[in-house]
Amino acid sequence: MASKQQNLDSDDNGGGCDTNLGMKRVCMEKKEPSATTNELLNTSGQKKAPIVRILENKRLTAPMGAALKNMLGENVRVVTTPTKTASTTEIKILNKLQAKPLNAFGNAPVKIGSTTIAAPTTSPKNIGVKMTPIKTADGKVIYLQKSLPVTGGTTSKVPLASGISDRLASTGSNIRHAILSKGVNLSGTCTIKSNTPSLSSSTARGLTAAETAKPAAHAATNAVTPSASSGLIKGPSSADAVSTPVATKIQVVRTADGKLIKLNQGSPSVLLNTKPAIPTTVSGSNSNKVMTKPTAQVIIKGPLKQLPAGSSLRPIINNSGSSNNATSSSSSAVASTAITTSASPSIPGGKMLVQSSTGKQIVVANKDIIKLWPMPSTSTTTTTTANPNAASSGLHAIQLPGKSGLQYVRVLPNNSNSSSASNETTTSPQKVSLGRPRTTSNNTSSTVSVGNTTKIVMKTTGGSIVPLPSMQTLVPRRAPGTTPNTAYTKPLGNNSSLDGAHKHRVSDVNVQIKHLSSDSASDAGAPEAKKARYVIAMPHTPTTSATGPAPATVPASQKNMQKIMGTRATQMQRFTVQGANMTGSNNPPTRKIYNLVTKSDANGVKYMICNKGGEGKPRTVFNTTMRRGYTLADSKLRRPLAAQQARLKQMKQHQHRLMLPAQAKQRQQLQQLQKHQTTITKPQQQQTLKSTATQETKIAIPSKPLFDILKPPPVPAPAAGAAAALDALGGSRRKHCNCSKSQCLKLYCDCFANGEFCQDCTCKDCFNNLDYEVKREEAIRSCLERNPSAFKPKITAPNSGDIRLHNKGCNCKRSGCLKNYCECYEAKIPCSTMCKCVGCRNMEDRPDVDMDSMDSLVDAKLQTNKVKDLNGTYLQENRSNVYLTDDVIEATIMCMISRIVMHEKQNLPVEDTEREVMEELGESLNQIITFAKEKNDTFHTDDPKTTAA
DNA sequence: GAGTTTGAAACT
DNA sequence: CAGTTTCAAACTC
Repeated sequence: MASKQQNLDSDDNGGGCDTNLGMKRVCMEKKEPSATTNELLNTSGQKKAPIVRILENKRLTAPMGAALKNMLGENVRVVTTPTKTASTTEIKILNKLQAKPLNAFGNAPVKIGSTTIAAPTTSPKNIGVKMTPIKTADGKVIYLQKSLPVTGGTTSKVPLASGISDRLASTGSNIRHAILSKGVNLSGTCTIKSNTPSLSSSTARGLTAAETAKPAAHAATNAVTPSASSGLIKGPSSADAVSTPVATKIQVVRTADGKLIKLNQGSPSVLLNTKPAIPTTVSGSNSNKVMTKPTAQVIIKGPLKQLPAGSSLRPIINNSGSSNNATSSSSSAVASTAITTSASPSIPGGKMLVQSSTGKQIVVANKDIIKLWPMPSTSTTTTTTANPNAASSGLHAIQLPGKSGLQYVRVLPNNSNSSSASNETTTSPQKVSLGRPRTTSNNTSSTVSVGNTTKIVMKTTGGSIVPLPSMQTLVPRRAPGTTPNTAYTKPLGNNSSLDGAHKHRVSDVNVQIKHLSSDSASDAGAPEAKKARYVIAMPHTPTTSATGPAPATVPASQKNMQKIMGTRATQMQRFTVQGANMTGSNNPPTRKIYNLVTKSDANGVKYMICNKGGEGKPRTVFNTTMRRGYTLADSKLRRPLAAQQARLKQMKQHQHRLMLPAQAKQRQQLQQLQKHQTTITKPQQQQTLKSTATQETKIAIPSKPLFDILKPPPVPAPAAGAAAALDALGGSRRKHCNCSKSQCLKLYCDCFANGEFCQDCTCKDCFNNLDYEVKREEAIRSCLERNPSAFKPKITAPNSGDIRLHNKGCNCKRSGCLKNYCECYEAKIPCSTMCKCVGCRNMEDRPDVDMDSMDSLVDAKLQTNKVKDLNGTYLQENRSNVYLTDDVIEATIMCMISRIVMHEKQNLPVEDTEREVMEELGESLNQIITFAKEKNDTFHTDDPKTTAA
């Protein structure tokens, strides 16, 4: 069992760490310098108002809420709302309390459950300050100390000696939540003291329904019968010092956004921003003891809870073992904050000095205040510190922005990951999230927490949080000199007719996490499928597998990775690349299935490992769709058609036999690849996790034989066999043809051109299958006779790593090579000198070309036939001839010739002549371009027909 | 989904 | 080789 819980914190994260009832984390806003406050808060920016404003929701059980209302007067509106658990009732104090300070409780003692709150008295240690003792059923006494009330909202000169408990309860489980809504101001200060040992946390229990039913009525009479079983308010408990009453002063500090920070004044002083001393980890359940063992490290177990935007502080978090403690009951969990601190001679005893990123320091005496240091905004941090004594239940932290940039991090029990195990000996480093509030359910296998930074952290099963890479890792832009499977520089210009032409560059691939159904057509009809031409469907793979959990020897990072992947070692992340949808076709877009993405080479180029390799060799596959003739970057990957056919027959006979060893090899490879950690984009992550959470049961389980997973959906016999065989040969199908007249035996047909059999196509009278092998072979011969390279890849890279080029070049005239009509553009490669295109704008960075000027000409040409008047009739035909007339060309040539003549007369070197001739040509072209631009502008500005619109 | 546009393939 | 036709995909509405 976890060590006894001395701290009085309650958990406000809804998780229900029953043993932590929050008096300890009482935050007190301090605005007035005083002996006490100076001691507590060195942040000048915080020294203004003595008002204690309890802004954070603190849930009180009904009896406590009623008692509070009684104590605080009519200005308190106590709202009782049922909590999720039937045993508790939440009470919110909604309005401000300035008008009625805490010491106006009256003289009558108040009993809350088993706790008796005596009339205000004077604390012997705080002369002049009235203390309200609260006596618990087990004999503990807690003093509620407050200072003088603030009048008229004036905050000056009123010392804030200590804080009022935002949760007037201690470790007893009965008061699980004490919510004081934002805006609640408690004028004055209070000190909460507890001088009796607390009960062991094992005695903590939830508030029963009967108990919650009592207080409301009893509070009115201040005579609530205490619960016999346990007190609502408990003093500090300590497993090691149960006989040593320790007074605990709590100071409440309100942050700018209304959050509370509780400063425990009663604990020994700790200077956090000092170099770590010998790490001493102490069970967090005994804060007093912790504070007496000062070191310099604050170690908080458990994931962080939330982090407001703009946070720039980073605590040291040790989220150890949270993922392994899922089996423990949250109700019995004991938060264990192991804080190792170092004593600061300048800090009063029982306090810690917390420094913010801005350098401001506050003295806190709460072990749960964790270290803040000047760190850029980051959402993750990791520490590795042994915590042998700590209970395994983790804590999480809430970063609280304060005034003037001062921020705090508050540690809360991590209920969902809590555990009662006390023999935890090691803590594995884990990333923790300072992002959104974590989910309270352990059942959520994965959640994404996106903090205020670019980091993405994903919480996986058991609370492990791992960072996720950025999207570029998945679809990187092509690095210079690398295999250009990715995008290239977008050409200049802004031809509106070509807008969006780059919408499907590889870098712009629409990545979607889609559930991969065994039926490939199941999601083919998605409306967006047409737009998202290249959809990477990343199916979720279940976290549970037949092979069981990862071995204990697996490093934590690898475990996390496996959690991300939702796989075990032999599992893989499967992707399907969805090809272009066919207009007017009922066919689903072809999808390629890849086992894993993100195997990157030395150049950072990512590859997809095709899972269809019948020979068991993962293939490097061009990760975009390709039109006919666009196969693989490496022509060697594409088999000659004859060889494919021969192979096809062989595969038909031995298909199954060949598949199985391929599986084994692929699994081996995937296991290796898993070490490289798949890089997934942010939206991918989120969707992946959504998929994890919602579609877990639908995902194909990789424990199934790989062949079974990857085999295509059932198709009619011959085509299916042929297609499967071709797939096994490494063919890279991407879409289904829609041929109607070519019988799929001409190069018009993409399937045929790619040397593939038609499968799942909507073609008519298709002969591109095994049933018509004779005709097919005749057609192949015919094509080869016309063009021996007909079936060779159109786009190849001369050498590995070179830029891919279209071997033949395009011949575009009207598209500017910025639409998919252009084969170069479609293949995501720039046009080259092989191209005969007109007005090409599909080019790499060409600093030697004034693209603006070229665009003018191109635009002029393109717009020539596009310019219409208001009636839609063309205003002019082919205006490009206006500029490049024969006279202009002749004049240009004559100028060049004249240069040559001059140089010959002067016997100048030929090199100079050539240079000057080219310069002359350049000048002439510039003049033509300038003239064209001017004319073009004039045309657009002067012509009323064009400017009318 | 129908019609149009586009450019490669096929043909002359 | 150039011009035309055919074809299917891309694109637009």
